[in-house]
Amino acid sequence: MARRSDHTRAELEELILAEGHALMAQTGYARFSAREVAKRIGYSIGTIYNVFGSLDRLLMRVNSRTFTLWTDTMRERLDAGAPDRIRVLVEGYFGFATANPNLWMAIYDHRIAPGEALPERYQAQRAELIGIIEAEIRRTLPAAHADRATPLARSLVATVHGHCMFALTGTFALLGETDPQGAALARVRESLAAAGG
Amino acid sequence: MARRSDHTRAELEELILAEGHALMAQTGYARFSAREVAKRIGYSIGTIYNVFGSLDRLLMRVNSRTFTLWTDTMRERLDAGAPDRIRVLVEGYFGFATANPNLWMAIYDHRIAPGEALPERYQAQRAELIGIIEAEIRRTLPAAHADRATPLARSLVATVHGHCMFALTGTFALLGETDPQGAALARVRESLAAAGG
DNA sequence: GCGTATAATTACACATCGTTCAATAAAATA
DNA sequence: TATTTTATTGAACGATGTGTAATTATACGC
Repeated sequence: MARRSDHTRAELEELILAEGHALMAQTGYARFSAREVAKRIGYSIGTIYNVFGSLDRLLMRVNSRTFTLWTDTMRERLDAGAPDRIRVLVEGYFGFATANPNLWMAIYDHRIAPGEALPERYQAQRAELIGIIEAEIRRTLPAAHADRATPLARSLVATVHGHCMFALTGTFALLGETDPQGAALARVRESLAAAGG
Repeated sequence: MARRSDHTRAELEELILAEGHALMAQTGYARFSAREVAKRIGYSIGTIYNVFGSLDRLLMRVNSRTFTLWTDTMRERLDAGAPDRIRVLVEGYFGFATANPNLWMAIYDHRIAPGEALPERYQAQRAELIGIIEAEIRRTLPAAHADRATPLARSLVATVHGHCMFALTGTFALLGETDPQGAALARVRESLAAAGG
């Protein structure tokens, strides 16, 4: 088995996380297992628990990594400089989810116990992605309606999210919808227009 | 243990289904277990498998029951005769999900293997709910845009679904949104207005 | 370099899960 | 009543998350 000298604690943490992320991408939330991660990196199951404490916390970290990746992707796409930035946002949302269905779905498959709040760090991640979107939406609104940007951003993310979820789970295919992304973009445009954008 | 004379096959099936539905409502998808259902009705785990074949099929049936309940609720609300029928639809969607969070979420937590299609019977259920919504949307559109009703219905269901999901999973609470239902209704209204409704 | 204290790692145990299936009990039939 | 058919059981299997005692490797003091 692996020796202490092989990795520092931080390196081991990163190793587990990277392999966990890969496993999640490959098998999805339902088939993810800490034991499988351990097997793949050549450590025993106990080590995973020594480093992460529980499956729950490992899942949080795996999903956190996905979220970072997602946010980075969104930023890169925006920075590419396409003129239609709203389209870039919607395509960024859909594009990441479609390219990484298991990773993206895992974010929403893993539920926190209703009582407890999401740890600060993860709340901040969520807020950051919303912040990027909100900034773009604010740009499209007239100054008189700037105060609408925050609630509208949340609501439009939910709109796109719903379309994205239906696309990935096959609900749209079942109903004969062939262009979920186009539908989402159309809805977003309509709401922005209604807000004076 | 229970004897054959206690129930006909159909009654036993109904007994399992009813108890399974109750368990799902109580504990949610993640904690649902066929063994627990067996324990609660006083049969052994083997009997569950004799009747339903697999956990997967039992889950389908439980979710199917939820879907029927949901559709009935929507129809009843519409039949109550409130003038603003679009509002009734959105409130029906939210109302059922909020009143039965575990049951409603289980519908979307239980995924079919990507290859296989949902059995005919369940496809029809889905189509029926969409049909009810589509009919109402068609009524709000001018005759010239009647052809938009079908894709618009699918898209607006996704819109409301996204808001509902964010509400139940706590995403909206995290972002400070206090009226997800109101936001969903506003988005629906904007899109209907854009279509000439 | 040796021995000890500290940290990392493992191996095992436990309870749970879905699933299968030979054995058993009950009912139906002849 | 004897026999066949059907219903039901519960033990077995492999896998899961999760603790913890035991073991091993490293670090440190001398």
